[in-house]
Amino acid sequence: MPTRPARSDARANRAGILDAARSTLAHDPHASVDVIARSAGLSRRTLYGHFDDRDALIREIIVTGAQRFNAIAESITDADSRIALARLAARLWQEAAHVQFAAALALDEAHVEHTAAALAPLRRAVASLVQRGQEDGGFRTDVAAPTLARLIEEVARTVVSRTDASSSGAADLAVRTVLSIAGLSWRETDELLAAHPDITEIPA
Amino acid sequence: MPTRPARSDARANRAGILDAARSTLAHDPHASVDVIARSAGLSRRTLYGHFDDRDALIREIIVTGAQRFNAIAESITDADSRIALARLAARLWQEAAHVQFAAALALDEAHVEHTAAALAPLRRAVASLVQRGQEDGGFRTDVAAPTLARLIEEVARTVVSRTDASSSGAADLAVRTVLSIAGLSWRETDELLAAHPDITEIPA
DNA sequence: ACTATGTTGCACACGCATGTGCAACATAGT
DNA sequence: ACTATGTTGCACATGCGTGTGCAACATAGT
Repeated sequence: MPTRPARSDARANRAGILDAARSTLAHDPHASVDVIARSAGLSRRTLYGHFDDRDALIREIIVTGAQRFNAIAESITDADSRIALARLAARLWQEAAHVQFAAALALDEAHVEHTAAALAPLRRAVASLVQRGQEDGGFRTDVAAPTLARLIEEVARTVVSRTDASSSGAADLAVRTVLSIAGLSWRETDELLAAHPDITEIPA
Repeated sequence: MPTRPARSDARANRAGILDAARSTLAHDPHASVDVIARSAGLSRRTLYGHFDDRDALIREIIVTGAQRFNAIAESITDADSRIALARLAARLWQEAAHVQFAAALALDEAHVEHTAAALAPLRRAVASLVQRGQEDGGFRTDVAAPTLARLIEEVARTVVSRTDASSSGAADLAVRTVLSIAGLSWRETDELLAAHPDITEIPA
Protein backbone atom coordinates (compact mmCIF):
# COMPACT_ATOMS: atom_id res chain seq x y z
CA MET A 1 0.00 0.00 0.00
CA PRO A 2 1.57 3.29 -1.14
CA THR A 3 1.88 5.79 1.68
CA ARG A 4 -0.07 8.87 0.82
CA PRO A 5 1.90 12.14 0.51
CA ALA A 6 2.62 13.98 3.73
CA ARG A 7 1.01 17.28 4.51
CA SER A 8 2.85 20.30 3.09
CA ASP A 9 3.68 21.88 6.44
CA ALA A 10 4.98 18.55 7.67
CA ARG A 11 7.28 18.27 4.68
CA ALA A 12 8.53 21.82 5.25
CA ASN A 13 9.13 21.13 8.91
CA ARG A 14 11.06 17.98 8.13
CA ALA A 15 13.29 19.94 5.77
CA GLY A 16 13.64 22.65 8.40
CA ILE A 17 14.83 20.11 10.94
CA LEU A 18 17.44 18.81 8.52
CA ASP A 19 18.66 22.35 7.87
CA ALA A 20 18.77 23.20 11.55
CA ALA A 21 20.58 19.95 12.30
CA ARG A 22 23.19 20.69 9.65
CA SER A 23 24.07 24.12 10.97
CA THR A 24 23.72 23.23 14.64
CA LEU A 25 25.79 20.08 14.43
CA ALA A 26 28.43 21.89 12.39
CA HIS A 27 28.99 24.12 15.38
CA ASP A 28 28.63 21.39 17.99
CA PRO A 29 28.48 17.72 16.99
CA HIS A 30 27.08 16.88 20.42
CA ALA A 31 24.14 19.27 20.22
CA SER A 32 21.05 17.77 21.83
CA VAL A 33 17.91 16.84 19.98
CA ASP A 34 16.13 19.57 21.90
CA VAL A 35 18.54 22.25 20.72
CA ILE A 36 18.21 21.11 17.12
CA ALA A 37 14.43 21.05 17.27
CA ARG A 38 14.21 24.47 18.93
CA SER A 39 16.59 25.95 16.40
CA ALA A 40 14.19 24.69 13.74
CA GLY A 41 11.36 26.42 15.61
CA LEU A 42 9.77 23.12 16.58
CA SER A 43 9.42 21.05 19.71
CA ARG A 44 11.56 18.10 20.58
CA ARG A 45 8.50 15.89 20.53
CA THR A 46 7.75 16.87 16.94
CA LEU A 47 11.23 15.99 15.80
CA TYR A 48 10.65 12.47 17.07
CA GLY A 49 7.58 12.40 14.87
CA HIS A 50 9.78 12.85 11.81
CA PHE A 51 12.77 10.75 12.80
CA ASP A 52 12.83 7.51 14.79
CA ASP A 53 16.06 8.38 16.39
CA ARG A 54 18.76 10.96 16.86
CA ASP A 55 20.84 8.59 14.82
CA ALA A 56 18.31 8.33 12.01
CA LEU A 57 18.41 12.10 11.66
CA ILE A 58 22.17 12.19 11.52
CA ARG A 59 22.30 9.29 9.11
CA GLU A 60 20.02 11.12 6.72
CA ILE A 61 22.18 14.23 6.80
CA ILE A 62 25.30 12.20 6.19
CA VAL A 63 23.82 10.28 3.29
CA THR A 64 22.39 13.26 1.45
CA GLY A 65 25.54 15.27 2.04
CA ALA A 66 27.73 12.45 0.83
CA GLN A 67 25.70 12.16 -2.36
CA ARG A 68 26.40 15.79 -3.20
CA PHE A 69 30.10 15.42 -2.49
CA ASN A 70 30.42 12.26 -4.50
CA ALA A 71 28.58 13.81 -7.42
CA ILE A 72 30.99 16.73 -7.39
CA ALA A 73 33.98 14.41 -7.26
CA GLU A 74 32.75 12.60 -10.33
CA SER A 75 32.11 15.83 -12.24
CA ILE A 76 35.77 16.85 -12.20
CA THR A 77 37.33 16.08 -15.57
CA ASP A 78 40.31 18.41 -15.88
CA ALA A 79 43.33 16.78 -17.50
CA ASP A 80 45.79 18.75 -15.37
CA SER A 81 45.78 17.11 -11.96
CA ARG A 82 46.64 20.37 -10.25
CA ILE A 83 43.65 22.10 -11.82
CA ALA A 84 41.49 19.11 -10.99
CA LEU A 85 42.42 19.26 -7.32
CA ALA A 86 41.92 23.01 -7.18
CA ARG A 87 38.51 22.73 -8.79
CA LEU A 88 37.48 19.90 -6.50
CA ALA A 89 38.38 21.95 -3.45
CA ALA A 90 36.56 25.01 -4.77
CA ARG A 91 33.40 23.12 -5.71
CA LEU A 92 33.25 21.37 -2.37
CA TRP A 93 33.67 24.69 -0.67
CA GLN A 94 30.62 26.06 -2.43
CA GLU A 95 28.64 23.39 -0.64
CA ALA A 96 29.74 24.99 2.62
CA ALA A 97 26.47 24.48 4.42
CA HIS A 98 26.63 20.79 3.70
CA VAL A 99 30.36 20.47 4.08
CA GLN A 100 30.83 22.08 7.45
CA PHE A 101 28.61 19.69 9.33
CA ALA A 102 30.22 16.76 7.52
CA ALA A 103 33.66 17.89 8.53
CA ALA A 104 32.55 18.15 12.14
CA LEU A 105 30.69 14.85 12.17
CA ALA A 106 33.51 13.01 10.49
CA LEU A 107 35.62 13.77 13.54
CA ASP A 108 33.00 12.42 15.93
CA GLU A 109 33.86 8.90 17.02
CA ALA A 110 30.26 7.81 16.89
CA HIS A 111 29.81 8.50 13.19
CA VAL A 112 33.25 8.14 11.73
CA GLU A 113 32.50 4.73 10.33
CA HIS A 114 29.27 5.62 8.61
CA THR A 115 30.64 8.87 7.25
CA ALA A 116 33.69 7.13 5.86
CA ALA A 117 31.55 4.56 4.08
CA ALA A 118 29.27 7.18 2.56
CA LEU A 119 32.20 9.20 1.31
CA ALA A 120 34.05 6.25 -0.20
CA PRO A 121 33.58 7.47 -3.80
CA LEU A 122 34.97 10.89 -2.95
CA ARG A 123 37.89 9.25 -1.22
CA ARG A 124 38.53 7.05 -4.25
CA ALA A 125 38.47 10.09 -6.51
CA VAL A 126 41.04 11.87 -4.37
CA ALA A 127 43.23 8.80 -4.24
CA SER A 128 43.35 8.37 -8.00
CA LEU A 129 43.79 12.09 -8.49
CA VAL A 130 46.80 12.03 -6.19
CA GLN A 131 48.27 9.08 -8.01
CA ARG A 132 47.85 10.81 -11.34
CA GLY A 133 49.34 14.00 -9.94
CA GLN A 134 52.42 12.18 -8.77
CA GLU A 135 52.86 10.42 -12.10
CA ASP A 136 52.63 13.56 -14.20
CA GLY A 137 54.92 15.45 -11.86
CA GLY A 138 52.30 17.95 -10.71
CA PHE A 139 52.29 16.80 -7.10
CA ARG A 140 55.03 16.06 -4.60
CA THR A 141 56.57 12.61 -4.52
CA ASP A 142 58.36 12.84 -1.20
CA VAL A 143 55.26 11.42 0.48
CA ALA A 144 53.68 8.10 -0.54
CA ALA A 145 50.41 8.39 -2.47
CA PRO A 146 48.08 6.95 0.18
CA THR A 147 49.64 9.15 2.85
CA LEU A 148 49.38 12.22 0.67
CA ALA A 149 45.75 11.48 -0.13
CA ARG A 150 44.93 11.15 3.54
CA LEU A 151 46.87 14.30 4.35
CA ILE A 152 44.92 16.25 1.77
CA GLU A 153 41.64 14.96 3.16
CA GLU A 154 42.51 15.80 6.74
CA VAL A 155 43.80 19.26 5.98
CA ALA A 156 40.83 20.05 3.76
CA ARG A 157 38.54 18.94 6.55
CA THR A 158 40.34 21.21 8.99
CA VAL A 159 40.27 24.27 6.79
CA VAL A 160 36.63 23.75 6.01
CA SER A 161 35.50 23.26 9.56
CA ARG A 162 37.65 25.94 11.15
CA THR A 163 37.11 28.76 8.70
CA ASP A 164 34.27 31.21 8.61
CA ALA A 165 32.62 30.22 5.36
CA SER A 166 30.97 33.61 4.96
CA SER A 167 34.20 35.60 5.02
CA SER A 168 35.29 36.74 1.59
CA GLY A 169 38.27 34.96 0.17
CA ALA A 170 37.63 31.89 2.30
CA ALA A 171 37.20 29.67 -0.74
CA ASP A 172 40.40 31.06 -2.20
CA LEU A 173 42.25 30.26 1.02
CA ALA A 174 40.92 26.73 1.04
CA VAL A 175 42.06 26.09 -2.52
CA ARG A 176 45.51 27.54 -1.89
CA THR A 177 45.94 25.48 1.24
CA VAL A 178 45.09 22.22 -0.47
CA LEU A 179 47.47 22.92 -3.34
CA SER A 180 50.20 23.74 -0.85
CA ILE A 181 49.78 20.35 0.73
CA ALA A 182 49.92 18.74 -2.70
CA GLY A 183 53.41 20.19 -2.93
CA LEU A 184 53.02 23.28 -5.07
CA SER A 185 54.88 26.41 -4.05
CA TRP A 186 52.67 29.38 -3.42
CA ARG A 187 53.95 31.14 -6.52
CA GLU A 188 53.03 28.20 -8.69
CA THR A 189 49.57 28.17 -7.12
CA ASP A 190 49.30 31.89 -7.74
CA GLU A 191 50.08 31.48 -11.43
CA LEU A 192 47.74 28.54 -11.73
CA LEU A 193 44.79 30.37 -10.22
CA ALA A 194 45.54 33.48 -12.27
CA ALA A 195 45.45 31.39 -15.45
CA HIS A 196 42.16 29.76 -14.44
CA PRO A 197 40.05 32.45 -12.82
CA ASP A 198 36.92 30.35 -13.28
CA ILE A 199 37.98 28.02 -10.46
CA THR A 200 37.51 30.40 -7.57
CA GLU A 201 34.82 32.40 -9.28
CA ILE A 202 31.57 32.77 -7.44
CA PRO A 203 28.76 31.38 -9.57
CA ALA A 204 25.99 33.77 -10.52
CA MET B 1 51.57 25.52 58.30
CA PRO B 2 53.52 23.70 55.57
CA THR B 3 51.74 20.61 54.29
CA ARG B 4 53.91 17.61 54.90
CA PRO B 5 55.03 15.65 51.80
CA ALA B 6 52.55 13.17 50.38
CA ARG B 7 53.18 9.47 50.61
CA SER B 8 55.32 8.08 47.76
CA ASP B 9 52.64 5.78 46.36
CA ALA B 10 50.18 8.65 46.41
CA ARG B 11 52.57 10.81 44.43
CA ALA B 12 53.11 8.03 41.91
CA ASN B 13 49.37 7.49 41.56
CA ARG B 14 48.78 11.16 41.00
CA ALA B 15 51.37 11.16 38.22
CA GLY B 16 49.82 8.00 36.81
CA ILE B 17 46.44 9.65 36.65
CA LEU B 18 47.91 12.60 34.78
CA ASP B 19 49.59 10.26 32.31
CA ALA B 20 46.45 8.20 31.83
CA ALA B 21 44.40 11.34 31.37
CA ARG B 22 46.78 12.63 28.72
CA SER B 23 46.65 9.51 26.58
CA THR B 24 42.97 8.80 27.18
CA LEU B 25 41.80 12.33 26.48
CA ALA B 26 43.98 12.47 23.38
CA HIS B 27 41.93 9.62 21.98
CA ASP B 28 38.59 10.88 23.28
CA PRO B 29 38.27 14.35 24.83
CA HIS B 30 34.96 13.29 26.36
CA ALA B 31 36.35 10.27 28.19
CA SER B 32 34.71 9.86 31.59
CA VAL B 33 36.52 10.20 34.88
CA ASP B 34 35.92 6.53 35.47
CA VAL B 35 37.65 5.53 32.24
CA ILE B 36 40.62 7.73 33.04
CA ALA B 37 40.94 6.35 36.56
CA ARG B 38 40.61 2.73 35.42
CA SER B 39 43.19 3.26 32.69
CA ALA B 40 45.51 4.44 35.44
CA GLY B 41 44.75 1.27 37.34
CA LEU B 42 42.88 3.15 40.06
CA SER B 43 39.30 3.62 41.11
CA ARG B 44 37.18 6.61 40.24
CA ARG B 45 36.86 7.40 43.92
CA THR B 46 40.62 7.64 44.30
CA LEU B 47 40.92 10.07 41.45
CA TYR B 48 38.61 12.41 43.30
CA GLY B 49 41.00 12.17 46.21
CA HIS B 50 43.71 13.73 44.07
CA PHE B 51 41.70 16.25 42.09
CA ASP B 52 38.72 18.29 43.21
CA ASP B 53 37.15 18.14 39.86
CA ARG B 54 37.27 16.72 36.38
CA ASP B 55 38.07 20.26 35.39
CA ALA B 56 40.91 20.61 37.87
CA LEU B 57 42.53 17.53 36.37
CA ILE B 58 42.22 18.85 32.86
CA ARG B 59 43.43 22.29 33.87
CA GLU B 60 46.56 20.80 35.31
CA ILE B 61 47.31 18.87 32.14
CA ILE B 62 46.79 21.93 30.02
CA VAL B 63 49.00 24.14 32.16
CA THR B 64 51.92 21.74 32.41
CA GLY B 65 51.67 20.92 28.73
CA ALA B 66 51.56 24.56 27.76
CA GLN B 67 54.66 25.27 29.81
CA ARG B 68 56.63 22.71 27.82
CA PHE B 69 55.38 24.07 24.51
CA ASN B 70 56.10 27.65 25.42
CA ALA B 71 59.59 26.74 26.57
CA ILE B 72 60.26 25.05 23.25
CA ALA B 73 58.96 28.05 21.33
CA GLU B 74 61.35 30.32 23.18
CA SER B 75 64.31 28.03 22.59
CA ILE B 76 64.17 28.42 18.82
CA THR B 77 66.83 30.87 17.69
CA ASP B 78 67.56 30.04 14.04
CA ALA B 79 68.12 33.08 11.87
CA ASP B 80 66.51 31.46 8.82
CA SER B 81 62.76 31.62 9.41
CA ARG B 82 62.21 28.45 7.37
CA ILE B 83 64.63 26.52 9.54
CA ALA B 84 63.11 28.02 12.65
CA LEU B 85 59.64 26.86 11.69
CA ALA B 86 60.89 23.42 10.76
CA ARG B 87 62.72 23.05 14.04
CA LEU B 88 59.75 24.29 16.03
CA ALA B 89 57.50 21.69 14.40
CA ALA B 90 60.04 18.92 14.97
CA ARG B 91 60.65 19.80 18.61
CA LEU B 92 56.96 20.00 19.38
CA TRP B 93 56.48 16.66 17.71
CA GLN B 94 58.99 15.07 20.07
CA GLU B 95 56.64 16.02 22.86
CA ALA B 96 54.03 13.85 21.21
CA ALA B 97 52.59 12.47 24.41
CA HIS B 98 51.94 15.97 25.64
CA VAL B 99 51.01 17.42 22.30
CA GLN B 100 48.38 14.95 21.21
CA PHE B 101 46.07 15.53 24.14
CA ALA B 102 46.53 19.28 23.77
CA ALA B 103 45.56 19.15 20.13
CA ALA B 104 42.44 17.21 21.00
CA LEU B 105 41.48 19.36 23.95
CA ALA B 106 42.02 22.56 22.05
CA LEU B 107 39.21 21.49 19.76
CA ASP B 108 36.84 20.88 22.64
CA GLU B 109 34.50 23.80 23.15
CA ALA B 110 34.70 23.51 26.91
CA HIS B 111 38.43 24.12 27.12
CA VAL B 112 39.21 26.20 24.08
CA GLU B 113 39.43 29.37 26.08
CA HIS B 114 41.74 28.10 28.78
CA THR B 115 43.97 26.29 26.30
CA ALA B 116 44.29 29.37 24.15
CA ALA B 117 45.30 31.48 27.12
CA ALA B 118 47.91 28.99 28.28
CA LEU B 119 49.40 28.75 24.82
CA ALA B 120 49.55 32.49 24.22
CA PRO B 121 53.39 32.60 24.27
CA LEU B 122 53.61 29.82 21.68
CA ARG B 123 51.07 31.64 19.57
CA ARG B 124 53.02 34.86 19.81
CA ALA B 125 56.19 33.06 18.77
CA VAL B 126 54.49 31.63 15.70
CA ALA B 127 53.03 35.02 14.81
CA SER B 128 56.36 36.81 14.90
CA LEU B 129 58.05 33.93 13.10
CA VAL B 130 55.51 34.19 10.31
CA GLN B 131 55.97 37.92 10.05
CA ARG B 132 59.72 37.52 9.84
CA GLY B 133 59.36 34.78 7.25
CA GLN B 134 57.24 36.98 5.05
CA GLU B 135 59.64 39.89 5.33
CA ASP B 136 62.73 37.89 4.40
CA GLY B 137 60.91 36.18 1.54
CA GLY B 138 61.07 32.70 3.02
CA PHE B 139 57.31 32.34 3.43
CA ARG B 140 54.38 33.01 1.15
CA THR B 141 52.91 36.49 1.00
CA ASP B 142 49.67 35.70 -0.79
CA VAL B 143 48.02 35.21 2.60
CA ALA B 144 48.01 37.88 5.32
CA ALA B 145 50.32 37.18 8.26
CA PRO B 146 47.66 36.65 10.95
CA THR B 147 45.75 34.31 8.64
CA LEU B 148 48.87 32.39 7.76
CA ALA B 149 49.82 32.05 11.42
CA ARG B 150 46.40 30.68 12.26
CA LEU B 151 46.50 28.35 9.28
CA ILE B 152 49.82 26.94 10.40
CA GLU B 153 48.50 26.40 13.91
CA GLU B 154 45.37 24.66 12.74
CA VAL B 155 47.11 22.41 10.27
CA ALA B 156 49.82 21.51 12.74
CA ARG B 157 47.14 20.64 15.26
CA THR B 158 45.44 18.43 12.70
CA VAL B 159 48.56 16.57 11.67
CA VAL B 160 49.57 16.04 15.26
CA SER B 161 46.23 14.76 16.46
CA ARG B 162 45.43 12.61 13.44
CA THR B 163 48.76 10.90 12.92
CA ASP B 164 50.06 7.84 14.64
CA ALA B 165 52.96 9.29 16.57
CA SER B 166 54.71 5.95 16.84
CA SER B 167 54.92 5.34 13.10
CA SER B 168 58.35 6.01 11.73
CA GLY B 169 58.68 9.11 9.64
CA ALA B 170 55.72 10.74 11.33
CA ALA B 171 57.82 13.63 12.59
CA ASP B 172 59.25 14.10 9.12
CA LEU B 173 55.74 14.23 7.67
CA ALA B 174 54.66 16.81 10.23
CA VAL B 175 57.59 19.08 9.42
CA ARG B 176 57.08 18.80 5.68
CA THR B 177 53.39 19.55 6.01
CA VAL B 178 53.96 22.69 8.03
CA LEU B 179 56.57 24.00 5.59
CA SER B 180 54.19 23.32 2.72
CA ILE B 181 51.59 25.51 4.36
CA ALA B 182 54.19 28.21 4.86
CA GLY B 183 54.48 28.28 1.08
CA LEU B 184 57.58 26.25 0.32
CA SER B 185 57.49 23.85 -2.59
CA TRP B 186 58.20 20.27 -1.64
CA ARG B 187 61.54 20.35 -3.45
CA GLU B 188 62.65 23.39 -1.49
CA THR B 189 61.64 21.62 1.73
CA ASP B 190 63.53 18.55 0.61
CA GLU B 191 66.72 20.55 0.06
CA LEU B 192 66.28 22.37 3.34
CA LEU B 193 65.89 19.20 5.37
CA ALA B 194 68.77 17.54 3.55
CA ALA B 195 71.00 20.48 4.44
CA HIS B 196 69.95 20.37 8.09
CA PRO B 197 69.65 16.72 9.02
CA ASP B 198 69.74 17.58 12.73
CA ILE B 199 66.20 18.93 12.58
CA THR B 200 64.40 15.65 12.09
CA GLU B 201 67.03 13.64 13.86
CA ILE B 202 65.84 11.49 16.73
CA PRO B 203 67.70 12.51 19.88
CA ALA B 204 69.74 9.84 21.60
C1' DA C 1 54.02 -3.43 65.06
C1' DC C 2 51.71 0.86 65.02
C1' DT C 3 49.39 4.58 62.73
C1' DA C 4 48.72 8.19 59.59
C1' DT C 5 47.84 8.17 54.98
C1' DG C 6 45.70 6.11 50.86
C1' DT C 7 42.55 3.23 48.43
C1' DT C 8 38.26 0.93 47.48
C1' DG C 9 33.40 -0.23 46.77
C1' DC C 10 28.92 1.06 47.68
C1' DA C 11 25.26 4.20 48.42
C1' DC C 12 23.29 8.34 47.29
C1' DA C 13 21.69 12.88 45.11
C1' DC C 14 21.82 15.36 41.06
C1' DG C 15 21.76 16.93 36.30
C1' DC C 16 21.24 16.15 31.53
C1' DA C 17 19.88 13.72 27.38
C1' DT C 18 17.10 10.14 25.01
C1' DG C 19 12.84 8.13 23.68
C1' DT C 20 7.70 7.17 24.42
C1' DG C 21 2.59 7.61 25.68
C1' DC C 22 -1.16 10.53 25.84
C1' DA C 23 -4.58 14.13 25.72
C1' DA C 24 -5.39 18.78 24.03
C1' DC C 25 -4.96 21.76 20.47
C1' DA C 26 -4.08 23.59 15.53
C1' DT C 27 -4.58 23.47 10.69
C1' DA C 28 -4.07 21.70 5.67
C1' DG C 29 -6.79 19.92 2.31
C1' DT C 30 -11.03 18.82 0.81
C1' DA D 1 -17.20 22.96 8.14
C1' DC D 2 -15.26 18.56 8.71
C1' DT D 3 -11.49 15.45 9.58
C1' DA D 4 -7.14 13.32 8.92
C1' DT D 5 -2.80 14.81 9.83
C1' DG D 6 0.48 17.43 12.67
C1' DT D 7 2.07 19.74 16.71
C1' DT D 8 2.68 20.53 21.58
C1' DG D 9 3.51 20.08 26.53
C1' DC D 10 3.79 17.06 30.18
C1' DA D 11 4.84 12.92 32.60
C1' DC D 12 7.57 9.07 32.84
C1' DA D 13 11.20 5.50 32.44
C1' DT D 14 15.92 4.84 31.41
C1' DG D 15 20.79 5.52 31.06
C1' DC D 16 25.08 7.80 31.84
C1' DG D 17 28.22 10.88 34.03
C1' DT D 18 29.58 13.80 38.12
C1' DG D 19 30.68 14.46 42.79
C1' DT D 20 30.31 13.11 47.91
C1' DG D 21 29.95 10.42 52.44
C1' DC D 22 31.29 6.52 54.80
C1' DA D 23 33.07 2.25 56.57
C1' DA D 24 36.37 -1.43 55.55
C1' DC D 25 40.68 -2.49 54.07
C1' DA D 26 45.76 -1.89 52.64
C1' DT D 27 50.27 -0.16 53.23
C1' DA D 28 54.29 3.39 53.55
C1' DG D 29 57.06 5.14 56.82
C1' DT D 30 58.60 5.06 61.19
